[in-house]
Amino acid sequence: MATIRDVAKLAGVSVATVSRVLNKNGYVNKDTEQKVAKAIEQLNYEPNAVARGLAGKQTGTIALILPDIANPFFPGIARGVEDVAQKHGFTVILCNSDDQGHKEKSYIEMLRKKYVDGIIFASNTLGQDDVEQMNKNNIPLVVLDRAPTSQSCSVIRSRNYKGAKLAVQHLLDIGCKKIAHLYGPQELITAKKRMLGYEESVLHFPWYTPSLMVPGHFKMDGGLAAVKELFAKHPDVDGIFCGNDLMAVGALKGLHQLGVRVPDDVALIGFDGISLTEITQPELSTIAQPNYDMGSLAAKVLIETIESGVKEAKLYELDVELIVRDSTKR
Amino acid sequence: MATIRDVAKLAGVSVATVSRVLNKNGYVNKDTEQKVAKAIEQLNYEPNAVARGLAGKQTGTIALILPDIANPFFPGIARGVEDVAQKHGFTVILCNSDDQGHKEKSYIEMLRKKYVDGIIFASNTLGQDDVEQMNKNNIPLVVLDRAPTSQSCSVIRSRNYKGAKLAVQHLLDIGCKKIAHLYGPQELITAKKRMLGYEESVLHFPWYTPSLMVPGHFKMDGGLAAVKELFAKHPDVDGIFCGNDLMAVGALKGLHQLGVRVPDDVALIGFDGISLTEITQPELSTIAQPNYDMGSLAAKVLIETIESGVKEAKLYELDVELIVRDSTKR
DNA sequence: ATGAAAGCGCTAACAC
DNA sequence: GTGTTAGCGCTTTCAT
Repeated sequence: MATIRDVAKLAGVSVATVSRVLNKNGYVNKDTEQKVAKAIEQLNYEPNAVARGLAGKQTGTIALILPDIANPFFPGIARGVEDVAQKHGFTVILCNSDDQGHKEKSYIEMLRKKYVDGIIFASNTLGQDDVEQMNKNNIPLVVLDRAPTSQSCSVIRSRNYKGAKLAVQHLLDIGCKKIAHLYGPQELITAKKRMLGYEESVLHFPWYTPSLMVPGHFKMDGGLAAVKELFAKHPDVDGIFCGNDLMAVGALKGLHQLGVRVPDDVALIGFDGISLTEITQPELSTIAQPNYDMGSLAAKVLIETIESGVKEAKLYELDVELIVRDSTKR
Repeated sequence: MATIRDVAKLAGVSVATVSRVLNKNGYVNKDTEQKVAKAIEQLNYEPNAVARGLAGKQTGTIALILPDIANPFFPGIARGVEDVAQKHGFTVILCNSDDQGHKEKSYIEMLRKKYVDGIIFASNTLGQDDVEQMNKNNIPLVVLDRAPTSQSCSVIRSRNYKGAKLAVQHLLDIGCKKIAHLYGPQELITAKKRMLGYEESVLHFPWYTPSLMVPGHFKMDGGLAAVKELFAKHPDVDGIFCGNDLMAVGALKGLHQLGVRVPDDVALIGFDGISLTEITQPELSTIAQPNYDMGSLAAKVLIETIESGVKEAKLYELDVELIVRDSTKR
């Protein structure tokens, strides 16, 4: 492979000049620029990204840390991130943290050593100390689905509270008389907000009681188990708002096993808008999050931060959308 | 951040010695090793990966190029790749090619500039010329689901032909009297082999006719459309082997719309073993590929090649498994 | 067993 | 406008 020196020699100029035309900075005569361009062309020269990285401390690489790419919630985000990264000439490193703090820390360590230009966190175990650490190391980060902190980092999330209210209102609208909620891990802000939205929507109804809220851990199995637990206590429930789609799918399975018909006996709605919801029978109503958009926005914000060098700590809230399908059609 | 020079100074040795203990190569006295270790500890020194990459031409990075991480077939593979990469201290760059040759080429270009140590291709548009190009550039690669070529690169795939025969045999075993096949794009070797397996299993039956094979493009919509086309011609079909699960899900939808009961009227089996198949009602029988394992094996083979420097071009065929669920239970 | 020094390929002061 | 040169932080001969 040709180096910048080869180009300089062939063009009869110095490496500095070549570097200038490469990076389009500094003054350079039109004519010499032409000569350099020709030399580059002739030698089929490609700048070496690693050398660039070492010299300039910028590698054109960002990392995406998420719990598990195999969880259907994340591929859409990943795709969004990668698309805009790619468009801006950045490359994306994928990291699966399994929501384990130590894995996350070791990734961060490794990424720092590799001079990644920035990190997107879609993981839930990122500690306050980690954020500080990154800030100290001056590496920009954007986090997904977390509360804004005092630290300087931008947050992207969707309107979970509003979405929950939308979901419950929809169930009320179609005539539900007793609505339950399957909720996720309360250390996740998303799960919390959704539960809050539910609670505040139903608190004033005479039928409301806290035992209408059952934990389902954001998982399919959890949803299945939860629905059984729920019906043992409240066989008269006629509407369920699930904190995420995975639990809704599990709930659907559970209801099926119990011989409860959806939507006739019980109307069911989830949250997230993953593609699984279009596959069940009946198809599931859901509150769709702009999954892909969250990823692409995160990348956009991060890359802007990287390229401008200005660290701002904004909060971006994306809108959610009620998608009505057969599971709530009466 | 401390550099190797700082460590050398503090330990009272030369940078060469520090480098030796870092890389555990060359001779170094036990005592000096201790001193160096202590200095490293004290300074909290971490070697700079970029500088290492520039000096040594090895970056500890591999790339995974696949059509689309949002396609449910790939996250499992990606997870498998990342897990073993991580275990070996490698980092994974994710690339979505959308099966477009030009995107793939531009990724390769970029990856080469970044000194990635190797590439895993799960993409279908990789040309023979690209492989040669990589070989010339001496960058190891492992490909998934492709025919072995004359070029030196290893291939990982699962037994598609055998899986197809397994599927058809299963349909025969449960008493199907007329079996159809929805097939995928014939430029994909996986689609081809599966069709071949079907054909050779049913060719000798009097009921067999080529119009029992209908294209479904490996997509959900395609499966849905295909099943309608199929039933227009062959309303007496009582078993369908779908070339992949996505089409099977679509087919299930289509059959539902046609008022055909599964499995009572028509038994349905897919191929791939993606998680969607556990979500439908009824759950879908399928031929499961060891998705995760294909990814982890690919990474293992690639990293071995990288670390040993020995390029072998082996073919690894992984076994598939018949998973019987309600869609073929009679 | 250890050190000096020449790169790896590029960027960016600084000088002209 | 262009060239010289000193890094970036590490690896790796080649001496000793």
